Amino acid sequence: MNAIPIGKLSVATDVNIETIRYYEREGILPLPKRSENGRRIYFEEDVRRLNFIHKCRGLGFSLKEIRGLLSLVDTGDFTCGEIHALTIEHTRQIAEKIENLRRMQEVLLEMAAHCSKGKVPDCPIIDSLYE
Amino acid sequence: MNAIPIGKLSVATDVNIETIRYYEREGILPLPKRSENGRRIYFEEDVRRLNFIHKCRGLGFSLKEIRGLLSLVDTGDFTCGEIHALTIEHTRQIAEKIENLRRMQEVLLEMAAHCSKGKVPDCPIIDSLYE
DNA sequence: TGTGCATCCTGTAGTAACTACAGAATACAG
DNA sequence: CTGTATTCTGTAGTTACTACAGGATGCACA
Repeated sequence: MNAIPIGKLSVATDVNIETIRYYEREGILPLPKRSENGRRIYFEEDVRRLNFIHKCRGLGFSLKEIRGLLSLVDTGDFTCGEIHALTIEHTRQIAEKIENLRRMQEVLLEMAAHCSKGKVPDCPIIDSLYE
Repeated sequence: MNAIPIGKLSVATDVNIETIRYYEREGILPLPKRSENGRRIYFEEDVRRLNFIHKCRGLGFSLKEIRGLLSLVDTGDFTCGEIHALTIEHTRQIAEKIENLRRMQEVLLEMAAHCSKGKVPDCPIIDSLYE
C-alpha cells in the first residue's frame, strides 16, 4: 500500500531522481514494480532502504561497502560465524570514524571558544586527525 | 628538515601517489619544494595535512568542504564572527554524522550479540538510519 | 473535452574524485 | 657500472553521480 512515484521518493529521501535510477542500474536498489505505463512504483520499504544508502554515502562508505552491509539483511541465510565476520570489521571501521569525528568536533568547538574570548586561533585542527 | 620524497609520503599517509599529485593540481596541497632534478620534496607538515585530508574524505566530506575546513587554518585573518559561522555549521554536520554512526554501531553490535545466542537476526539495520 | 504544464521514460554526455598506464629521466644498491 | 626502483609529465580509464535531450503520459482546470 501507499505507493509513490519516483518523484515523491526523491523528495522523501532527498536523493536526486537520476541517482535513484543509477542505484537501480547498479543493483543496489531492487527493480521496482511498474505501473501499466511503465512508471516506477515505490513503497515505504524503498524509502527506508534509500535513506540508509544515502546516509551511508554521507558517512564515507562506498557503494561496494554498502552492498556488503545490505547483504546482511538481504539474504536471511547467513551462518552465525559469517554474521560475526561481517559485523566485526564494520564495527571496527565505524568506531574509528566516530573517534575521528569526535576529535574534529572537539577541536572545532575549542577553536570557536577561544575565538569568542578574542584570541586568534592557531592551528590545532590538522593535528586533531593525526595519530 | 626530515625531507621525504613522494613515495615515502604516500606510504606514511596511505594515500596513492597519483592522488597526491591530483591534490596538488587541485590546490588542496600546496606546491612542494623541488629537488635540483625537479622531484617533489615533502616535510612533516605535509604528512599531517595529507592525513587530515585523507581522513576527512573517509568521513564523507567533499574536497570542497575540506577546502573550507583548511581555510580556517590556512589564513590566519578570520574575524571572530567568521570563525563562528564556519565552525558552527561544521560542528552541526559532524554531530549528525556521529549520531548516525552511533546508531549503526548499536544495531550491528546487537545483531552480532543476538546471533551469538543462536537467533537468526531479522532486519533492523536499515531502520537504524531512518529518522 | 481539450490543452498545457508537470512528471515520467530511456539514453547519452558531463562532472568530481580519484586511479592507472605510457614513456622518459634520474637515483641508488650491489 | 649496470640494472631495478622511483620519479616525472601527460593522458586515459573508473566510480559515483548529475544533467540534459527528446519523447510519452498524467492530471488540473477552462
